[in-house]
Amino acid sequence: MAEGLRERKKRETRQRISDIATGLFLEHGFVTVTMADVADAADVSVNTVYNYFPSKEDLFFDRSAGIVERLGRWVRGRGPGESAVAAVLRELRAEVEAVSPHVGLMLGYDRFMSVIHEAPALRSRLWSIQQEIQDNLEKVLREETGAPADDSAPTLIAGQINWVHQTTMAVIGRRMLAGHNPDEVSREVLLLLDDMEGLLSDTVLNYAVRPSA
Amino acid sequence: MAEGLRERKKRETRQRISDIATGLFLEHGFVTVTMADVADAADVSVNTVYNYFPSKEDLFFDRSAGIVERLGRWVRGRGPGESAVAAVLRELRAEVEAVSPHVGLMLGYDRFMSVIHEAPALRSRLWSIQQEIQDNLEKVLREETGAPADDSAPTLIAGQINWVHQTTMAVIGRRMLAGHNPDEVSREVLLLLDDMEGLLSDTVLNYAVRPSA
DNA sequence: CCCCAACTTTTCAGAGACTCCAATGATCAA
DNA sequence: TTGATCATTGGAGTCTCTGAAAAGTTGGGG
Repeated sequence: MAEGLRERKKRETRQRISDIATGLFLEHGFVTVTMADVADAADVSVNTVYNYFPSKEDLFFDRSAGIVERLGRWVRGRGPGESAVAAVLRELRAEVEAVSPHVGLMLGYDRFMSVIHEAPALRSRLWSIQQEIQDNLEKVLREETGAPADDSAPTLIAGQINWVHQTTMAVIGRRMLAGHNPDEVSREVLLLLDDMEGLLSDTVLNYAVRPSA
Repeated sequence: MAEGLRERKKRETRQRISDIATGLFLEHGFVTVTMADVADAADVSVNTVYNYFPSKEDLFFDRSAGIVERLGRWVRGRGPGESAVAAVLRELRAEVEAVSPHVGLMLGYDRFMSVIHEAPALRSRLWSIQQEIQDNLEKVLREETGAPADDSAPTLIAGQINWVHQTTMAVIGRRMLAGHNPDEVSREVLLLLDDMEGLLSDTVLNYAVRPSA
């Protein structure tokens, strides 16, 4: 391996730019902070910023990398006798109950949400990420079940699971934005998860059950 | 009433700009056509285009105005003894069976989809519209059921109905983009609608049933 | 130790979306 | 006809993002 000096410096500059940028965004909002501001604050040229981040939105969402594979990962990790939806509900409940920052249950998340809320470009990007999550999930479902390409079930089930995940995250975002504290929101969302499970049909609840052998 | 000359001319210029723009977009794609191109072709200044359309994306999606209220309208128009989801499914089946342009079942829709497909800005705007549809639907559900503000049921049901609508439109878009003809896609999608109805729980299927007089 | 090749960063130039403002000219109401 | 309203226009300017070329840095081979 032996990571060279060059590699390390690259990683460091990238990280520095990202950190400084999110700092500026959280303090002043997304639109008011220009790429030139970020570059100046990071003591780097504008094009260097663009060298690491394809767009201003990417700069903002750099922290949330790895979210795209989350649902797929949870489904792949389902236990014996457990269905795809059951696994997602279980993981989601665990995160919510633990008041985990991974689902936005943390102090200061309201500021994060507020910046997104008032910047259309960021909301768009957020939906684009959610779309990626669902596409990734559908792919995983096809792999796990070995469904033929013309079978629409994986598409539909992925949509249902995505509904659970998306509304959970949306409600958390809204409640945090409204100024409630993480513990309170955690309790509310646990009830919400029960409601959502109650609205799922048995077919959905039993899709892609892992054999218990 | 008596619409004055000024009003008429305004409407005409707006329409002319929109028509010419969509023509250019369909022929050359979204990114390659600049606002200056549109303005030139419409024999108007760039600022006049911005006077009517706040952004380039609005110019493209001008035709699809009225889509936002569609689901809400369908739910409001449900018959006696019919639930919200049932009404949406009925209307959707009618449109699909009639091979209606309202749901994209028409010659040339593949070109439209293709332009959207290769322009991230347009895909973002499409998601933003879908979000508006769901928000509008949730509002209608609250009005129709008189549910208190802290009741999460309208949110959840709106999400389920939106799932039906959105996957329907997405599948139509994908199939048309893949080059299939409208009649063929119509038949496929009718089967898909049956599948989706089968995945809905009874609670969802019976939400907001209109009393039979 | 030095030099070369590869890579990174910077500088420079520019396209294009979008905004703000002041000026112009057509339409309207009286 | 006159004065007010409003669509339209041109121009200057900001900001995101792209591309090419110049300048600087780093690692390896002689």
